[in-house]
Amino acid sequence: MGGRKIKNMEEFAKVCEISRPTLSKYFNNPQSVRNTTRTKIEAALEEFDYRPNIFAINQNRKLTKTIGILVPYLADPFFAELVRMIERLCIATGYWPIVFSAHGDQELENNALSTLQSLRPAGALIAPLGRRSDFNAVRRFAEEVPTVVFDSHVDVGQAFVGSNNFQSIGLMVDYLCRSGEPPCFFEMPPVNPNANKRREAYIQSMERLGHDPKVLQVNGSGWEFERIGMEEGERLIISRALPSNTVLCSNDRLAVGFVAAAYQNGLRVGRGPGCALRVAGHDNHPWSQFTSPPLTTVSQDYTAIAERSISILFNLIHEGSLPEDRQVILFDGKLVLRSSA
Amino acid sequence: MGGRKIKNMEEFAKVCEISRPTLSKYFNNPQSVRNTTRTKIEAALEEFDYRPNIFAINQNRKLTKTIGILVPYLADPFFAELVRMIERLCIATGYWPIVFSAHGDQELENNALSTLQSLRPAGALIAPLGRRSDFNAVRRFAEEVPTVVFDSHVDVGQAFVGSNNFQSIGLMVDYLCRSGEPPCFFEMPPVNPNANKRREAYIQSMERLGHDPKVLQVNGSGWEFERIGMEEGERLIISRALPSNTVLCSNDRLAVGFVAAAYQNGLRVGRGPGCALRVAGHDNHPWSQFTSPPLTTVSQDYTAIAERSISILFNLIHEGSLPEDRQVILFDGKLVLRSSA
DNA sequence: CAGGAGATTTTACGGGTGTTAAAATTTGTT
DNA sequence: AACAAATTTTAACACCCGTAAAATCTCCTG
Repeated sequence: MGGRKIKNMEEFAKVCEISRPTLSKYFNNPQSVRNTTRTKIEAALEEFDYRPNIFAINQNRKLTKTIGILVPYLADPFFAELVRMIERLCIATGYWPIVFSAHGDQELENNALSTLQSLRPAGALIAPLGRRSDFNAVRRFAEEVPTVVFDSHVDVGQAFVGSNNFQSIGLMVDYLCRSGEPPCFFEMPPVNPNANKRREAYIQSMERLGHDPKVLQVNGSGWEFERIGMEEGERLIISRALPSNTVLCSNDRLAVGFVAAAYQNGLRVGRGPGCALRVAGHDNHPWSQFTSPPLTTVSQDYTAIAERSISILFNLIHEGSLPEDRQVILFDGKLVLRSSA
Repeated sequence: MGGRKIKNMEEFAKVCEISRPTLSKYFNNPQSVRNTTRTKIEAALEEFDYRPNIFAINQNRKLTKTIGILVPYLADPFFAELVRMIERLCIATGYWPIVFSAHGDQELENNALSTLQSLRPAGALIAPLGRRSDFNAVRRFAEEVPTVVFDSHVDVGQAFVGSNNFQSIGLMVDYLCRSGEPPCFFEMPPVNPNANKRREAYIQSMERLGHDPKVLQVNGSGWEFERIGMEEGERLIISRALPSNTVLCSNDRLAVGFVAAAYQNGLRVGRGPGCALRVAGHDNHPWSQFTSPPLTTVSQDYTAIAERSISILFNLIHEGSLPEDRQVILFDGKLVLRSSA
């Protein structure tokens, strides 16, 4: 390292005293050359500053080593965290992850898909916007690129990996009902299929237990869920429109806002004596442990989702063949009891 | 769109009835060809599905249209938000932003710099890890690529854009002193130069006002600031080690954790009667408005930082010449009064 | 209608690596 | 030592587009 600058593989081949095609082979897979050869190359790599030109590499390979990752909103720590794990897994396997965020916007999502496609990635891991996605654009993309869909179940690609909302919401409703007043369900207009599934799961679970489901759908759009939770929560609290002293929020970000609203309006949240309200969320979002009080929620298994998505994608890439039946993998949630409910 | 697949520019030139070099010119700058030609090309683009191959394009251009963005920790909403803005600005100008996160890790930062460099970007916007950066690696990078540094002031690159910590901390200390007991300063071992500047600024401001500065540096490493704030805050509270009833935290994320700790230990935070503790932060972090109570803080001007960084970088790229004197641009913070202090 | 500026086309080459086929060499085995 | 197998070398083509120079065309002006 730090030695003379090398312009291209030809030059590097000269200083290595190794032929260029062999070098090419080495960079594709270091194991594919003889030990003595590998040693020589690696010694030269120590001494000289050379890296194969990414563009030239990818121009010729039918299959690049690029993995595209697309999320709806990277500023959401849920996705940020998932992306963090996925990136690490890609790098560890010798792939090059490249991340795109739609920033909640359909046009940006389409741009990202389009750019991504022209990168001819080996595969892609996408969490579509959901309701606001251009479904046809997503489908066209998934027809060209081996694609695993995660988080938001849009019915394209070779597989879906996500959470079992019916199980996890059921778990939470059970808990809330046996430990206090049956919950009402607090949601905003659904941005993706998860939101719909969670509402349905809530209704089913309540009916199964013989309770009357009460869904509060408030207004609001965009991805500032906390703000919506706070503003609309405050409205409900002030107008005394809450049909239950227990509120199950469609997701943790909404709940974060709701808890803040309760605090600011003098309602003590929690399950102890002297508490006026119980609030629960869903996702075990990174923020959920720092609300006052800390949020009772259901965990999504971040690690499992990341690992399984990647492993399916790599299978897909290496097999080449798509399994005829599209895989749908759902992970169960676990109850995370903290003090808010 | 949706028409026959076109393999390369040659084929597309045929169906357009236009020569390939002219097409090449068009894709570089649509304004550079005659109107009638442009119309013909765009009609063909409607009908056929063709996009120039990114790799082949970049292989030959001396200057790519790529802008590299590197942040220390993308799961921090501060950076996520900044990246969101920067990406939009790049796209609007016809550049292709590509984001890397060091995930708080020196090796990953070096990898990212290395990959980024081999992408031969037109320029780069980097927020180094700071203390844990491999300074030499960062310097080597900045010598090869036009680079603007933001947020964390490492002395490399052609410019730095960030916040004026002396001004903003001064503002906050002034406010806290005139509205109540002078604050102590709560920090963790500094991860970057900002943290150091803020401590110094606190000490200076206190001395200027004739008060005795009291710095509490707690243990903790990594990027889970909230956790550190909560755990160490709790320790201080329980052991009654706080030298003042007013706590100025080095940043909002730490403060978020500290506020949670106060709540859980029965200390009411705020400036009203019946409050035991005042807590203030710094950054106007996206989460700061949802703590209980909402956090009094100093805003960093996200928009200004993003816009100015990009505009300097584009100047740098287009001028080609670097101004001999490295620019350092600091934006003033504004007091954001909420109810925690 | 000639002249000329500017746009476009033609022609040709270059960039850095993947890839292949055949020839040459090395390695390991008997 | 001889031979088969594994590996490397040589040589050459492919990939797709940028770019430069020269030739040609288009359109406007006087």
